[in-house]
Amino acid sequence: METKIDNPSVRKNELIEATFEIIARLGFEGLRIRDVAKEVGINPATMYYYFPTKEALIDNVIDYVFKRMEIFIEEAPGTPKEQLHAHLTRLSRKMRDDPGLFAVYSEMQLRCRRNSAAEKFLQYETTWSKKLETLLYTGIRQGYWPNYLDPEQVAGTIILIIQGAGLIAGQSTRQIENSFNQIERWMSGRY
Amino acid sequence: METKIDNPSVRKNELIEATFEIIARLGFEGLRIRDVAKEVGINPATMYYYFPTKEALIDNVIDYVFKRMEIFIEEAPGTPKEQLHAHLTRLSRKMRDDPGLFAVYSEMQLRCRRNSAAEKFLQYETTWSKKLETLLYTGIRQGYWPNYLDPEQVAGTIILIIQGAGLIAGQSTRQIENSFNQIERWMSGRY
Amino acid sequence: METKIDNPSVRKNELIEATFEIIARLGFEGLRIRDVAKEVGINPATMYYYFPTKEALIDNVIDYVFKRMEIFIEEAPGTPKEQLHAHLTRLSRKMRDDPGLFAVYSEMQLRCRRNSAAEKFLQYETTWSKKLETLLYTGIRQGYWPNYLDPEQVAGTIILIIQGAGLIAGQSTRQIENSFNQIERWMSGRY
Amino acid sequence: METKIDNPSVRKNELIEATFEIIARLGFEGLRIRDVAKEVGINPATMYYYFPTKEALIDNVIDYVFKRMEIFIEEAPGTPKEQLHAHLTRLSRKMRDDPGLFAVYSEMQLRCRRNSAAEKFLQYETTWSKKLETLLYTGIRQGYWPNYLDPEQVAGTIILIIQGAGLIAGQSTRQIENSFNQIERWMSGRY
DNA sequence: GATGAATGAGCGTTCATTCAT
DNA sequence: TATGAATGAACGCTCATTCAT
Repeated sequence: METKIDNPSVRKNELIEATFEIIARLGFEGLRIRDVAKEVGINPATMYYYFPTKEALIDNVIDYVFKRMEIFIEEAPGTPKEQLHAHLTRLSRKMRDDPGLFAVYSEMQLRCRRNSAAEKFLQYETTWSKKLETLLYTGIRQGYWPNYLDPEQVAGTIILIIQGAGLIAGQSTRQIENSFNQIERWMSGRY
Repeated sequence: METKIDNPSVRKNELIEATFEIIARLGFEGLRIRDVAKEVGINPATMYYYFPTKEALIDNVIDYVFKRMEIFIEEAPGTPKEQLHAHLTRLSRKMRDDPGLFAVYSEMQLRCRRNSAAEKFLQYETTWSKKLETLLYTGIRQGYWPNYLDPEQVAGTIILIIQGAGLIAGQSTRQIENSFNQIERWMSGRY
Repeated sequence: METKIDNPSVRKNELIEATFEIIARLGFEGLRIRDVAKEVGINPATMYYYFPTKEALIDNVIDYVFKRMEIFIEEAPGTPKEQLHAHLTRLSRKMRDDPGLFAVYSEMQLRCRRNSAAEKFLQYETTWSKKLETLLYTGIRQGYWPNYLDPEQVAGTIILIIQGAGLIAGQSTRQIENSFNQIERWMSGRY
Repeated sequence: METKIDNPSVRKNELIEATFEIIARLGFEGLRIRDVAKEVGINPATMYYYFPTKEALIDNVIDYVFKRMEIFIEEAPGTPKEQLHAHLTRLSRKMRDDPGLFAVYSEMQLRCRRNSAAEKFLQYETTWSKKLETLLYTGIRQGYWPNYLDPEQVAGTIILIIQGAGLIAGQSTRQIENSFNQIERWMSGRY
């Protein structure tokens, strides 16, 4: 009676996306596997063929979130400064166009505190942070930013702002853009 | 078996605090009124003598959070610059010593998106933001900060950082302190 | 703080009336002693000073119902036939003006089946039935109704109709009046 | 532990019947879905697989009651007079043998006043009434009953008696039979 | 792969009732 | 008399999960 799916990973992805969508809308507080199944059009029991538990499903959403954020674009062209600018621009645009993504991101951030299973999330964040640090380090060495900047520290600040922005993504787009610009200007030693 | 309480508001506060504690530990996701009651040592039914619904209880936690954050200190002594510094220092110390407070704060921030009943939270935030803006405005006019700074915009950036910091309060204390310092330096036009 | 009531029976009656009113509106299914207390303006706990249990309160409503129905009017003037007519007329008028009374009456009738405590209700009914029987007996002996009528049987039929009417009191006033008239005509041997 | 049922409608019927039985015994006042489930031998949660709410379950009991009353017999053989007689005989026998049925019927009748959702009940009653009316109309036209009888009015009276009888079904079987006979006699113009 | 039917545990909430004051 | 504060038991209902088919 049910449309058979050739590639099981297709159905798996559907489930992950549906889960993501519900978390974006209702938070972990409002996540019910019933609703996930209904959204995909399958029986809740069927979900257990793809994921052993609700928690396992959520775990997969973590990967999905970081993939959807497209945060790690290696081979971006341009100078480090241009790359950072592109990164922040891309982020602020995403926050405007896909605010749910950042809602889920923030939900997960909070969940890290209490759910050890979500440490995968922290690994992603560390990777991201390191990438940013390297970019800053390179930029400073190449003279794009003043050399009194501490790459690690500045990277941390940038990430703090991004995360703060993520909390209100979709609500104060203008403020987020302004703050990103401001940081860039401050980094350059300009007001 | 039960312990009678002289002042009913005492019990009310106990309930609010217990609720706060559980949200800090488990998030809204893990908040159960049975656990709140158990923490306080009363029958779950008794809770309904003090609060008509779970949501009403949560509503009271909002007030509690902002009171506990001690964010609005009117007549603080010192120059605007010193006041801002005191504000940020106090916050970073609080984040270190009372990280749960910021976990709850962030949970609530996220909840605003979906629960219209929590708009009281947004009102608190607006008040906070306006206070900060006024402080910056005064400081700039009095020459404590360069006058090319836009108070509204900078206040927004500071709050963004604070909220981002709140998400990881208790986890990266050093980074948070550094970032607060950095912002202060940047505002002063120093590196 | 509370207005003291001089005569405790006044308060008792208030409670009984409030209970009656709620049963009329919501049935036994919807009777809550909380609501009774609120209607009277007292604390639910206070009710227990007047009645030891909810059931005891209900028990008192039985008396109230029969009193309010004013079914047993002895010294009515006129012939037995006129008395019966007056009785039925009074009832149909009451059904129109005070339908809740008959809702409660019917609720109680049903409750007799399952609650032995309500046998007081059955006693009232027996009394009523006997009265009616005597009236018919007298009327037949005096030639007001044909002597082939069996008083006991006809009294039973009349009460059946009245109780059936009580079930729909306030909903089909016209039908009830017609049926009462019809029975009277039939009894008289007229069509 | 659980007994799997082949036909899901079987279980559905079991639930409806168990609900019916409990209402018959305890009234709506005493209806608990936990008891219904226990009677059927399933987990209370399972009930919600078959009926979305308690109210929906009750709704199905309405259909069940009218089906069980077998009130609408279309092509019964015999003259209208014989049909009416058969109808009343069947009813009085049912009241004797299955008094709970009429207890539930009366409970529902009362519930109509307050629960708009139960208007399905009223529709059944209207249908019944109309059927009876038609039967009387035909019988009068064909000379089985005197033509001074008003079909609508007499049908109403009969239903009133039946409903009154239903209230005491199982308690006064003899009286009920007598009253039904009496009405039939009166209708025929005999004493 | 997929589902219908089932469940144990638990949820927010209500209720009649109690009792010290 | 009256009440504020409390409670055990239960209620309608939901949830993640299971399992035979």
